[in-house]
Amino acid sequence: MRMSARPQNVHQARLLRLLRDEGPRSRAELGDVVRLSRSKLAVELDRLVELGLVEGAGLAASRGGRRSGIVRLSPRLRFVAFDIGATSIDVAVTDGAMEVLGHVSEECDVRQGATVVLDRALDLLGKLRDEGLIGQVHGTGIGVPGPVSFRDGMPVVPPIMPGWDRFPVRDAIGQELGCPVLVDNDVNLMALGELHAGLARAVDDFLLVKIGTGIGCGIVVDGAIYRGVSGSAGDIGHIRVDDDGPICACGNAGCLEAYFGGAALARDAEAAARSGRSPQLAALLETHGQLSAVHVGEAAAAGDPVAVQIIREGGRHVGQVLAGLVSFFNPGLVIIAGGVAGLGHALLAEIRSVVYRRSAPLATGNLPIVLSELAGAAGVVGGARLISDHVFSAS
Amino acid sequence: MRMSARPQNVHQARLLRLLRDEGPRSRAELGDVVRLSRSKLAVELDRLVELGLVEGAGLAASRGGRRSGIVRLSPRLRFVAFDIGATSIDVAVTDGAMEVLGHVSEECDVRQGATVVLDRALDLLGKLRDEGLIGQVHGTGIGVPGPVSFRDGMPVVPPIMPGWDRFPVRDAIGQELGCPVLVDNDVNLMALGELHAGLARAVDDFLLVKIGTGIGCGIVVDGAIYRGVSGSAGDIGHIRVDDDGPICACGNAGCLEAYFGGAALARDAEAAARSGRSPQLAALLETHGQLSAVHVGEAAAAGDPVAVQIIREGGRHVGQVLAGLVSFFNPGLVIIAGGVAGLGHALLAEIRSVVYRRSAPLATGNLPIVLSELAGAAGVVGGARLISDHVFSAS
DNA sequence: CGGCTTTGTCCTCTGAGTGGAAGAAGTTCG
DNA sequence: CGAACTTCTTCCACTCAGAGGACAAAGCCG
Repeated sequence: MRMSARPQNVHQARLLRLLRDEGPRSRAELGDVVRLSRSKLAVELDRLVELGLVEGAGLAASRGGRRSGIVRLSPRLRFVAFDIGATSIDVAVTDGAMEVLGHVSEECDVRQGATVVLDRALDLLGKLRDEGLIGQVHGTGIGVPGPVSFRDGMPVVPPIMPGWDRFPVRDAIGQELGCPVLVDNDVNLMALGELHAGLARAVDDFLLVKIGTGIGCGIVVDGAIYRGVSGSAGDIGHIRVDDDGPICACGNAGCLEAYFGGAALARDAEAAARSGRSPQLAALLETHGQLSAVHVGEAAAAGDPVAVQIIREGGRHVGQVLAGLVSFFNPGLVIIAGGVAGLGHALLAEIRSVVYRRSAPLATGNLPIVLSELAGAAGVVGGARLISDHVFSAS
Repeated sequence: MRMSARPQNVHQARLLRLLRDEGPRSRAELGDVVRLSRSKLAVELDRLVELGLVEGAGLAASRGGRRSGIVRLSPRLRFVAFDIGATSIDVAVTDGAMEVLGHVSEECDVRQGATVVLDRALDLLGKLRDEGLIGQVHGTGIGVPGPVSFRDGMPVVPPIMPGWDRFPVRDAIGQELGCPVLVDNDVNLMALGELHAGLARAVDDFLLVKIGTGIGCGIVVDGAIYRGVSGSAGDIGHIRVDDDGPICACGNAGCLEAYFGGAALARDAEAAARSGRSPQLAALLETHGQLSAVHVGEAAAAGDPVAVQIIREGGRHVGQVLAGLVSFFNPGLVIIAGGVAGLGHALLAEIRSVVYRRSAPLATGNLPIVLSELAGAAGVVGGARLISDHVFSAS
């Protein structure tokens, strides 16, 4: 088998993506979908089988005559995804159809620097390899929590990743694993994950807003990630909400993140706990020594009115920014994701209320705003999808 | 000659666009640019000549051997553009290369309704026809000041165009002129105009902000207009600047348009005139009975500090919104256009100052913010470009 | 078991496109 | 002025991808 099997033309690439996205198909059904003569289709499928990318899988039920042969992606196809977060690493292995076969995760501070963190990630991949899940790796997608030069495959001046600036992540990992590698912003990967496996499957243009340590936005235009001219598109954390708001780490006042980023949420929760306004938050602070978004969610779920209030306020500010972006971008769907998606429907309700009130009516006429249903998987599925789009394209 | 000559394949379409955008070329130079064998190129060019779309134009200078034949778009090609504004109609005729051969314009209130306004537009076209500028019309592009369903070729619930909702503009004009017609938002056409003839020629992703009666934004992604899922993308006039700002016509408070639309500017100017703070504006109000953006510009140019202050304030608010959009969209260029572009560099300086201060550094690192240089021509050039992109594409 | 339907393979035909050869048209230099 | 060299264009034979028909294989139904 060739080292790095890739489709040889657009037809083969199309067939691979079809099998990835729609699952195994009979040759006859494929013939109905793609615009190719039967002879041509047979030739291309045979070549894909020769390349080891596709294989036969028995016969389909009869449609009234001879039974058609089913083809599927080779079950030996493997994609790897690294999702590097601000405080965590997720590593997953998928098959050719982006089904997650193994997923490990650990706490890890991205500020330890590129070599340390990437070594940890490779160690985690080693664990999965030990489980016998991986043979040949056909491609790897990597997400990092900061702006990326997609073309160069490296972070550029990332604010929360000291030591990563212009570190050649793509080439280093490519060298290590001997497979194609692509690097992108983690929020973009989540958007791709939603596009592949989530609610965005049927939508061409949508936004994914991730609220976690930072606040970012994945932008999908016509089924593809839009990255902007320098790869920083979607960097909405420092959009101005108000001139006289809290001072942000970036130096300006009233940034969205200063209102509702991870640090802001912890700050507000601890203030509420210390001031005695919220006994529940005070108890949680007592227990854990510090508070985070998770604790606010717990308190809110337990009925603490101050916690609910904090979430409402945050939702309102996110909504104010999002309303502007919806008017501007006119998306077909907005997905709210990230740690705070667990804050649930109080948050969502507030965001919806502001957006539906403040955006252009034509833009909100048929605009669902939903919470992500993929939880932690969006990032790694997106990573696999990113690289599979690349591998499943004509060289 | 056939009724409606169109290229027959992608190669012909490519050649036509090349001749449109780069001007006449020798056959040899075309051979260097396009990836076609000499024989193939000759065949396609011959077919284009047969179709009447292209013609020979003498011989080029020698490059050291036999002189090559120059080809150019047929000088008989004609595109028509209607730019319907809130208070004006512009009609222009261009040749195949988007050179404006004739341009007439008149005051006209769009609120008179679709049939009245379009009849006026056709009358204006009649004037140009009387000048002998027009033979066969190969296509028509129409811009209207409101949201458009591009697919259906009609306005949809346009706020400032009563009586136009779902009026089949494309089909009506197509019937009348017997040529392909496309309808789009007027701001989108201005963006296309800049893309063709303005500063945006070398940029793939950019924003055009038009400040006039309303405030809108044309979005270009990868060299093509982005319209959003319901055609209302770029509708930034009602993005929130502040919760406790002036009440807007839309019912919300603190919209951008309530700060710096045509009406807001007139309101502020008249207030300054009446309060006696600005003798110059008071004099202008005395003379004209009412004030508009133009008068503020005049007063500012004459050194009136209050007028300059009004422009500064407006620029600041535009900058605040634009800063958010720049962080989100990460464009390669921002163009400021519309009536107030005449307000000149005081406005631009203020916008720049706010954007460069408040946007993500990576997004502003190499971001020119400029005034449009096309003045009134952007809309009509964009209209011609819109339809020529359509006509110069493989059927 | 025979007629009918669907599927897969084989084979021929067509048309698009390539690249070489040769002629046409210019330039340069002795 | 003519010979040698360049560049441009046309002509022509050749290649190859892809289409579509014919036919065999494999199934269903009565």
